[in-house]
Amino acid sequence: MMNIKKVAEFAGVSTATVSRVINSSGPVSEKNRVKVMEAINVLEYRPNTRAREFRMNRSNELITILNDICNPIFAEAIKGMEDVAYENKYHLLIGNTSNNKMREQKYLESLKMGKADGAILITPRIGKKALLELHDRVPIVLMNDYMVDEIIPSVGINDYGASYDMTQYIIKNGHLRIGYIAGNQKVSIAKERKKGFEMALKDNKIPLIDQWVFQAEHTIEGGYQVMKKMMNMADRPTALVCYNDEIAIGVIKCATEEGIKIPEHLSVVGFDNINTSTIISPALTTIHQSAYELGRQAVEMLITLINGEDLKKRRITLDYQLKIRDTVKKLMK
Amino acid sequence: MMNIKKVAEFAGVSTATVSRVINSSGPVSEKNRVKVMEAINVLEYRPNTRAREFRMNRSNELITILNDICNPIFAEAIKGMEDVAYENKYHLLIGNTSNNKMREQKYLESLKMGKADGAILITPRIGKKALLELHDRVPIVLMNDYMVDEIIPSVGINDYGASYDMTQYIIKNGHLRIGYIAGNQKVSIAKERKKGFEMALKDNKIPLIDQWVFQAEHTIEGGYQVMKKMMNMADRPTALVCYNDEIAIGVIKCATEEGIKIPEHLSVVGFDNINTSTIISPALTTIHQSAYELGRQAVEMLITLINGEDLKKRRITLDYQLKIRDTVKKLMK
DNA sequence: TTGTAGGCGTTATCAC
DNA sequence: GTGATAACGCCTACAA
Repeated sequence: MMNIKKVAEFAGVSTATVSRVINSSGPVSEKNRVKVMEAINVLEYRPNTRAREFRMNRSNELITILNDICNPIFAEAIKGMEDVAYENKYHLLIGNTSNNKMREQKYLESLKMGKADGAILITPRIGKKALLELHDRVPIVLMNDYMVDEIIPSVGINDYGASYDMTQYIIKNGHLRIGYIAGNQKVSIAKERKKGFEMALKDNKIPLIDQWVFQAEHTIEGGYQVMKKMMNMADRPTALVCYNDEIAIGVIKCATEEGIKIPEHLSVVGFDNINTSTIISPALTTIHQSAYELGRQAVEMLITLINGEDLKKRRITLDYQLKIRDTVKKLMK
Repeated sequence: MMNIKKVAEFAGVSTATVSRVINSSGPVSEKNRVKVMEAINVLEYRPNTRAREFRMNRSNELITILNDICNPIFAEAIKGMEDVAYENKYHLLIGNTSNNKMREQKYLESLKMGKADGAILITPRIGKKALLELHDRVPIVLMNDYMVDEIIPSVGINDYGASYDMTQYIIKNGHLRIGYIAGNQKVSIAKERKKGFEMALKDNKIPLIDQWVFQAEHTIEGGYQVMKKMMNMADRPTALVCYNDEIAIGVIKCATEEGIKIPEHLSVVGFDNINTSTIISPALTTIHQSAYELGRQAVEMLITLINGEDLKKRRITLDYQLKIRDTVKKLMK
């Protein structure tokens, strides 16, 4: 195997000089620099990544631990992460948990063992205590989740506000009978979105009807099932706010099959603005957020942390946008 | 910093014994085993991943280099890869190139430097020569691409056959005026699919009309643009075979906007069976392939290679299925 | 500007 | 069953 020693011999210098040439880490005479470069070329020498990582005690790798890489919003976030990682000469590891707690634990464990220099955690299942302990050991940034006291750095949008605004928009369109399909309430953004919905109703003195508040898996199928159930109800809302676009799309799919016209018979809104939202018909009214940008910012924060620099903010909140399309009907008074 | 030496001291044994306990790599008396385990617990010792990787000269990491992680078909493939990697105690690195040649080169370079123990390459831009050279240095498996001589291991489906079958299906429905929207002809599966289309026409003695053969980006926008262009044509085909679902969806989107009814005025078919295909209306007739399974098999092959075992086959071809839905009209003779 | 040499934490060989 | 110890390849004081 080729190594720095052989290169040094070949070039007639010491390993220290070769190392200095490779890393531009110290003074080297032009003459020696050339000799070393030649030796490297002739011998086709490539520094051993693993020896380096070992010696420097850093892997130049980041890991993101998340539930489902196939969720388009996460896939986009990963793209953002990867772009910034690449720009900073980091590599990105994927820790896909498939919603499996055991698997998440394994990834967190290998993170603790120093597999990566830092991590982006998306909706982890671990408790606050364990999270804080992890935070003590290795740089982490939370995405789509945050600790109220902002101890652990995080990125996200104002989910509460966005949901509030969306509900407000529906109310302005004359709706008084509004239902909600919530996400998993263990996920903090799901809680926030639900709170935003509830608060908007409250501020407008519109009653919250318990039977019209559902919970669903964060998938098209999840929304489909809820709508199916709702078909059996004699008294239905005129509008339905959904935790995310997938759920909303499931609702629309089921409604269409059942002959319920959207938005004539039922208004539906989503959250996230995934690609499909513009493709279904009618096009879905939803909240746009840039998962890509969220991913970028998360890694930028993370690298700052790894470098031991100070964070300007421990919480980065990006903007969102109401995307008004065709799934909300304006009701006459 | 905690290390194996301190554990050994604490337990009153040698580092060799500690190592043997940790890795079950040799005989250890029960008494010593217990002492070592205790020491590990008390001292909260975790083996240093990087030292290990260095010593063993393997990273236990695989990398997949691909153009766009956000493409649902690739995201699914990655999920499959990650699952198998996880099952085999490997970690998966993502090398997203964003269609950037330079970036691809960088990833290939770090692969050569031993960053990962092996790689899954999806539609790389590198030539055959460079690919073979890479193949000599490090285990690789190709996905969605293959060398006709099967030197380099690969996974995929029979794209030629699938495209042929789909075209045949359209012909059986009475269509004689059939157009094609091709993908990037540098991508081998795009070539195969086009060939399948052409051969089906030929075998049925149906003329291939040059103006009806287009090329598009592999995106919704790409398909949209082609359809836009086709609107200006006086003489249009009655059916359009598309390289993939995204393109087909773009076509449908544009057609709908332009008042062209699908499939009444124009039949359209896709390829891949992405999620959205069942959501748009009308639901898209397409070819189903399991990208997830492709990803799984690719990594299984790769790990076999890394272990130095023999491959049963150098090319794995998975099945595909014609998904007949609502975008092809049966024409009366 | 250059070279010597120690050490990072682990595994694995070899002798006991 | 066990322990000393030599690698693995690199970087970086430190000395020259």
